[in-house]
Amino acid sequence: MPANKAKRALQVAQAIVSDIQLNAREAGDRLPQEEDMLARYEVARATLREALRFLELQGVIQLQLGRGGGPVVSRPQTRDFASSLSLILQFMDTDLRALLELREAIAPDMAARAAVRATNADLAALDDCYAQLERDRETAAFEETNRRFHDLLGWASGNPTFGLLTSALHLLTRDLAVELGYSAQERANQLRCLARVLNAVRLRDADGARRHMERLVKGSSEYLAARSPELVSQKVRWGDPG
Amino acid sequence: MPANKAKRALQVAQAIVSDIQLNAREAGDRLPQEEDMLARYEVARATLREALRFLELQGVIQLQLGRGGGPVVSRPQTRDFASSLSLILQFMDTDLRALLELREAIAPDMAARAAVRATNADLAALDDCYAQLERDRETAAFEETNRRFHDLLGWASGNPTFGLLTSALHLLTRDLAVELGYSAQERANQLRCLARVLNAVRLRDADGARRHMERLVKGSSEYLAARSPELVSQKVRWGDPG
DNA sequence: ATCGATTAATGCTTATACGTTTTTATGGCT
DNA sequence: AGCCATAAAAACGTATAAGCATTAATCGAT
Repeated sequence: MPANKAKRALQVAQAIVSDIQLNAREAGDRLPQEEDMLARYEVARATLREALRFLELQGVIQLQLGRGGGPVVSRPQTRDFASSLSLILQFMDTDLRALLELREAIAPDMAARAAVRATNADLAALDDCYAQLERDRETAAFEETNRRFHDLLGWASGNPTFGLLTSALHLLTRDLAVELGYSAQERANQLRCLARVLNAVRLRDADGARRHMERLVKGSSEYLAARSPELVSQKVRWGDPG
Repeated sequence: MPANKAKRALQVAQAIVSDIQLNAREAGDRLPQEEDMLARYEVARATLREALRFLELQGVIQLQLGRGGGPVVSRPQTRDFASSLSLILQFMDTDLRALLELREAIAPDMAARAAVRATNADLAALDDCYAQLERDRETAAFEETNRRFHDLLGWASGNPTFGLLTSALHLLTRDLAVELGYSAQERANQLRCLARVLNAVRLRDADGARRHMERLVKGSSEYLAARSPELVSQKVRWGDPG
């Protein structure tokens, strides 16, 4: 197999990932130390280290220094995924407008799924976040809390892809749109919509959640496009994600 | 500082990307070889290799072996993005059902955008692909041509995120669903829907394209779920694409 | 002119030595 | 006995060099 023959380090990386899954390692668990892995995978130390550092970049493990240190299982975070996403989008000359369109596409369905699947814990977290959002309605923290609400809703949808994409989009847009906040009127408008979405979710009304969310994100996009055309034309750039 | 040192490879990777963009390197251009880069970025060999390996996985460069080889500028392809996506989704225990739900969410909007923005070249390609699909209606190539049609529609939407996600989802599902094809009846049904979508796109009827596409993907998901519940419960696994 | 063998350039892997960081143990001083 | 400082050990981190494997370019014979 020519495809498999190349890149021994990557093979080792995949083997380590398989091992993590097979042994059901949780985040925080310690993996065998380098010396044991050397014997296990029968490679040189430099090769093993390349595999480990590669996995570290991907967020699969963390490498702890010093005595008693070693590779520790981590969990790939949204940040790592967002980094990959922004890199490829940069090469495709993607602008903020495209990201907003994607959000328009997924947010309504996401809300509908959340209405069906949100757990009580999810609902409590959403309630808390909404209350916080009302307290932040006139502070600089509004945008951040707003993003957090959408993130929570994404993870409450019971579909990891929604939560992942929503969080990733927020990470990408945060760097671009940091200088521009919503007006007081727009904030009030968004709060109203969010309240309706939250209420629909609480009532397990999937259709209502979808409709109100659709209205919300569409309005948000139109607001940003009208307020600052050059902002939504900004190109995504791969920045230091962490 | 160990924390800063850990990100050194990413800094180098960013520097290389900046260099590519600043010098307007095209795909196929050769970058300086390892020895020169070592002097230029003043890092250890392992660090540089880590940066190169990272960029290789992201598809920014290709590492060619042998004489006249070295780092060559490439263009990030969907395959590379799909690899990152599958890695993180594996750790989130994502199953095929979640991927289908995501497709349900984005495909209708994607079709609507394509109806507005598709160029004549896009339309011609879609026509060709549809004709091919009718010829393939009773062969094993149907599924693949079907995927290609959706890919084309994604790129015709004028929004790279739609094309990217659609193609990535196809790469992820291809490995899982390879053993299960559509029935003749389901194929006929999908062909009918696709014809309606294509027609709406041709007429610049965004709403019609959205509705017909919604019907199509919803039907497809229901068909798969009914036909093979254990299939849609299969978990995404990293390591297939690449 | 073409095809095959040779050669050279390059990345890949291994091997070894030394440096750094953290924990642990020791030991002398109060 | 208790406590702080210093040394040792255990692990990862960095650096360098050498040989291996792979492939493109080159050369030569037919």
